[in-house]
Amino acid sequence: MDQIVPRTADVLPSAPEWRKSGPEAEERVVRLITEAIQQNRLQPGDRLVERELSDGAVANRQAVRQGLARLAQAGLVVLTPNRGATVVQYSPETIRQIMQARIVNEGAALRDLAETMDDAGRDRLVDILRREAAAYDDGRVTEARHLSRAFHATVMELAGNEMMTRFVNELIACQPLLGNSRTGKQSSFSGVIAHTRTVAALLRKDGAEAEAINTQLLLALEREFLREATAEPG
Amino acid sequence: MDQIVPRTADVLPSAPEWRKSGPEAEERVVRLITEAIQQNRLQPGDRLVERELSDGAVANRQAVRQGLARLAQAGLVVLTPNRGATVVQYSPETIRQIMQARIVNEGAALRDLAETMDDAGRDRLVDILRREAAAYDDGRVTEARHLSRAFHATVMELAGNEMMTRFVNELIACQPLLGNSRTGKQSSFSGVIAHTRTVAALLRKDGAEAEAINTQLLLALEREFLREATAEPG
DNA sequence: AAGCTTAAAATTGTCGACAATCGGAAAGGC
DNA sequence: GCCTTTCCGATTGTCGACAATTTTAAGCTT
Repeated sequence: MDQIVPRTADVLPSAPEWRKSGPEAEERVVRLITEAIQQNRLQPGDRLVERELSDGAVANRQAVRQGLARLAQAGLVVLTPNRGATVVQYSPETIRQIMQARIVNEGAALRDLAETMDDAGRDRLVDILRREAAAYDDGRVTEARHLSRAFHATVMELAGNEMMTRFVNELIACQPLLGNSRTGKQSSFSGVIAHTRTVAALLRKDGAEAEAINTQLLLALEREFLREATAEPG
Repeated sequence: MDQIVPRTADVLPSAPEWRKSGPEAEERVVRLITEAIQQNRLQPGDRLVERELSDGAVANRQAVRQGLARLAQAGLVVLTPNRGATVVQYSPETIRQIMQARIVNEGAALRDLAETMDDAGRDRLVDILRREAAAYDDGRVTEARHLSRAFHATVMELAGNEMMTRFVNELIACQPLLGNSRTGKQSSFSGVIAHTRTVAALLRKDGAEAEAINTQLLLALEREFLREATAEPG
């Protein structure tokens, strides 16, 4: 059984831990592209060529194809027949619709959560909030933004409705494509303030207030995105 | 250029209109399986074997695979590695979550629609409503159910938020997997009544009332599904 | 020089064969 | 007689090569 071609990926220590195939590979493709979008390394309109991805990246072409299909269904890329995948470009109307959908679903989650949140949930939110504030104070804007998204995602998860959680997570995932939030520092600041007040409202079991704060925050974000989208329509 | 193997699908008149490949083929797989589920020809737990689908059905194996992947992402089938696809079996908790998500999103849509609906939209809803009532009167339960789903889908579409429309459509699509509604006739009847009252409320621009009616309808449906799910858990 | 036609390069889409994996059935041991 | 182990059939997952399509670029005509 010791042999010349020793099932490469299993034996060689220099070989990477991950395989180039399987459901994991598809997942990796999705994650890498998503991260690239979140870091603005991929801009709206950029083409995603299968061969480049399967070469330079971490999977074979089939896994890349499946990953792109999933991203298309999630709405992060658009897949035109015989033309391949490109990063989506949202219209102002779509931006409004995305934020409205978040307002509705996160609002419902906050109302539920005000009644049902336990100490463990509170601790998780407070922890994220503290790290978000720290990242903001240290000027780590990217990390602050990431933690802000984690805050909203955690609210959904704690509310316990997996369907709505999945939906909102999709909406959050395409947030980096809505705009850079050039005024990053300021918007992060509003985020920290709003999240703090949201947690306070939740602890008072004041679901309506938590929802109202979150709605105002999302509307402010929407205004920023719309300003960017109309200012630089290229 | 006239030859022995004449690009089969293009020339032969006996050949089917559709090709066995392409994005259309994948779409066809999704549609056929969805319809089979809606007609209870596929029950929760049934296995979906790729070869059987690509043989008896209308696409090559690759299209079948992609179609199954999409159905899995939509939540209609579950895809276990190396085991293939099976029709999902929802837990009572998941049933609650699905209906709650519909209540939230359809409610928001109805509130918007009360303000913005024009005559064309009214006509579309009334038309569906009339056909639904006719189907119920004639005892065509399956068609009545289909039109009931169309009513809810059309409400979302008229409200104009594509994101929420897509989400609710997914939730509606898995309704046949929640239960048969053995009391089909009666639940269809409640549906017709509730939809009629919903349209009436919309025409009065009473969004809150429309939402309330719809919520009660969905909660009644949820109770039915839960009764079935707990009664016959096999 | 501008515009059209045609060829070639790049990219996606498709197919069949093979490899890996799982479930169950048969054989063997206690 | 029951449990464990091994093998086999069935099914999914993977890969490379080829076909179809689109885009790019050059060449030719006007």
